[in-house]
Amino acid sequence: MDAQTAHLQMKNFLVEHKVRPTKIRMNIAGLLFDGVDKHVTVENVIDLARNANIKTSVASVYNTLNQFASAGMLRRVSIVQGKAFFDTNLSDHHHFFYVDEETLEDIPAGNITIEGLPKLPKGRSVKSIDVTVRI
Amino acid sequence: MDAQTAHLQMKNFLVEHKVRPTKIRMNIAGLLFDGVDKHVTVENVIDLARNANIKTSVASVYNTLNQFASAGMLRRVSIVQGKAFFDTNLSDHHHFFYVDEETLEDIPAGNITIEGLPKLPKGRSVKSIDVTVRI
DNA sequence: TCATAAATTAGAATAATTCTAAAAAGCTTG
DNA sequence: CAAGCTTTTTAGAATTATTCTAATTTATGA
Repeated sequence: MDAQTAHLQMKNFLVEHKVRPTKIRMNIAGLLFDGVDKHVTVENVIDLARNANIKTSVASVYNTLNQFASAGMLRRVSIVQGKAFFDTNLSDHHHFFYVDEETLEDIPAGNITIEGLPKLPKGRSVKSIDVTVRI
Repeated sequence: MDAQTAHLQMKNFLVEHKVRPTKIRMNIAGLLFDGVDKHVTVENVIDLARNANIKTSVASVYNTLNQFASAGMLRRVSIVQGKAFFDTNLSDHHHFFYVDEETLEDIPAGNITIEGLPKLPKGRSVKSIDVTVRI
């Protein structure tokens, strides 16, 4: 696949999620969605952008990551107190959390079964189930 | 049980956890460990203290909650981005998280079984498993 | 009780994040 | 493709949760 095709695919990915494919969004998406699952912080993305010579601002990185998360292109993971992780793996899965390093590793959901959940309160439905294994 | 006995029991509870039973620690412990499981934020505790006419400071509430958590008297729950919950329920359990209200409800671990966890990386052991059901 | 160590506190400092309002970029229509 | 309108981007200020600092108060042990 050539660069132009890749660019078009990325554009489609954003449009499919109802996010306008502006320049910085495309650039940040390019850093995140490269086929390798990632868990990034805002700081990570700022560093990635700097290394890739992408000129942007802290506010834009926050805006963009929040928009991607609302659009369902990223999953926000709140495990570390006061610092957000964004997970590029959209498939159903869980996490090992390495407490000393404060890093995450995916556990495919396929492997895991959870049984014995109690009945939900009336009028509620499960939005998601997060399993975090601290190691 | 009379007030004096309750006070002595609370003192023992702190001492058993190697926390010196000073005045504000005893006071804050009194607010938290009343036999009813709770999920509190720092703000909650400050309000509780104010209502109970307990004179203390924001810093002391942070200090005390952090100490209780390190001592294993409270469990810190990081689900909401940027705001810590402290859980007085020390027994093994999980949580419903009401996303709209940003509140927690316990799910006794007894009911739940998790199967299919992959092998841990070498040299690691499970410190805890947190299941959060967002509803 | 005195001396020493630990705890408490007010307020400053920090860190992550959001807000603001102005400039830039993108879109739409003639 | 230019004008006008909307959305995005941005720098810096503001906010929020939390930690730090250093002075005061409280607790402990001889």
